[in-house]
Amino acid sequence: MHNLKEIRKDFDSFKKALEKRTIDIDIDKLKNLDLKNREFIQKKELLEKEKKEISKSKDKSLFAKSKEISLSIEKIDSQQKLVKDDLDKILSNIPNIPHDDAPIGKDENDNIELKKNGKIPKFDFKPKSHYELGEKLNMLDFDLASKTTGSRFVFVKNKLALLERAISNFMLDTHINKNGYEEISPPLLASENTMFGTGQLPKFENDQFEVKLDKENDRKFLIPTAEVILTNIVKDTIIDLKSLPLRFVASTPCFRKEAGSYGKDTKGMIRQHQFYKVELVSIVEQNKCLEELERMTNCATNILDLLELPYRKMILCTGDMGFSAEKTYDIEVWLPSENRYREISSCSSCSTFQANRMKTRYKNQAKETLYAGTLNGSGLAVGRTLIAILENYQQKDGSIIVPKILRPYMNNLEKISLN
RNA sequence: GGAGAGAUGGCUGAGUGGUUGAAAGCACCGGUCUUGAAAACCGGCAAAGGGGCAACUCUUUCCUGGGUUCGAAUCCCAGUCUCUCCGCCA
Repeated sequence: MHNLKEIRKDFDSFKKALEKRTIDIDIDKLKNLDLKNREFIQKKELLEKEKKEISKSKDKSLFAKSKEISLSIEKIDSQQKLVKDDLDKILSNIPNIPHDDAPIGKDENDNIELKKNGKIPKFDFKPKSHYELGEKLNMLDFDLASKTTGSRFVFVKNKLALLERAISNFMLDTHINKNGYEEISPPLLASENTMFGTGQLPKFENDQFEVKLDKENDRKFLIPTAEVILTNIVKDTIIDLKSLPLRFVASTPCFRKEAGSYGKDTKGMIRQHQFYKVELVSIVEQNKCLEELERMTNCATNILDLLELPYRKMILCTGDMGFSAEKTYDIEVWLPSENRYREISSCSSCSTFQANRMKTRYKNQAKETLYAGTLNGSGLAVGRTLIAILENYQQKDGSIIVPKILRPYMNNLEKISLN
């Protein structure tokens, strides 16, 4: 959410900045509402002051007048509230302003590759897809999932279940012990207000799974990413400067409706309604966002280096960034069966955008109250890491070599095969 | 599910109708003292919003929403959340 006070300084450049995202807002409407809102506030404050003075004077002859004033205040107040609601509604649907570092562009085709790492494996046979491999091993079962649950779910079984767990634990351990993140095991349900804080609501309600509770107006949602719940740890707080930066990591299931992606990635476990992800979240002083973004992205790519998986680092263009982000790096891992790179991590700085929504602040050395910077990144998506390992480490006979770094997490298992 | 207690500033906590935005303590910041630190002492320290180039100033806020009153942290009603006890259950 944007701070209206900041927008007010220069409405036109605000509008222009949003055009980078190919978003066109009715700036005159915004300007107008803001003006009206402030007019009402001024009127109201004038009357309130008058009323306050009467009550202080304790002059009985003025009591009737005070009563009258109360009525006019009420009237103005309800008008002002309508305008304010309108204003909030518009503001809460406007995405973050892209940072100048983000290349201008329309969609994913305009993203820019920054670097490539790792060796793309060469096969003397036609590499199989992860679902062919997994099904042949009897360790990925999509049919069973559609029987018990529906499409876009999967049963991971046996040694692949162990592998999934190993991936998750390895990533957690690395981020906790080497990268200084605090481990969190959070709730998987989030309140409406929490979902608003990180920007999932109100605009993206269709992507969220809402859980029915008995009470009508108490809405809960399955988290689409741990970002939601980890970032909101600092909702409604003024953080002690000394405790910054805060760094949290969690491995959680994530739930997404994937409403807009019918027919996309229908095969396999690339795009599921439920998947595990290790998520990194940082809360920092607002001027340290970009610095932290580099650090966080390195934490993510470091995992791929350790797993010896080939990847490339992309910077997202203005048109492809998420709602709350000012700057985003995507890490894409090589998938032999598709002969291309696929997203496995996305690291974003949200500047003070989420903090404004969550009311997360800190006091700097000069005692000014400032909104914090928030960042989030996958470190990494566990399901897709599993896919990448299956495909990149596959052997001709359909067995899978276990990456060295994971073996300690799997009773030193070196190879996953049928027997 | 049954019974009770509570919600006040960054934290602890006083305050039951009229300069109370709110005592006190802690924390924090600045200073004195000290070789340095601690202690002690002195001073400062809520947020949001409005007006103003600024100095500054005004309004709101004691869980939320209504109500009573000239006036509400304080009284009434509804709701939310938290805690304790009992029951049930992982």
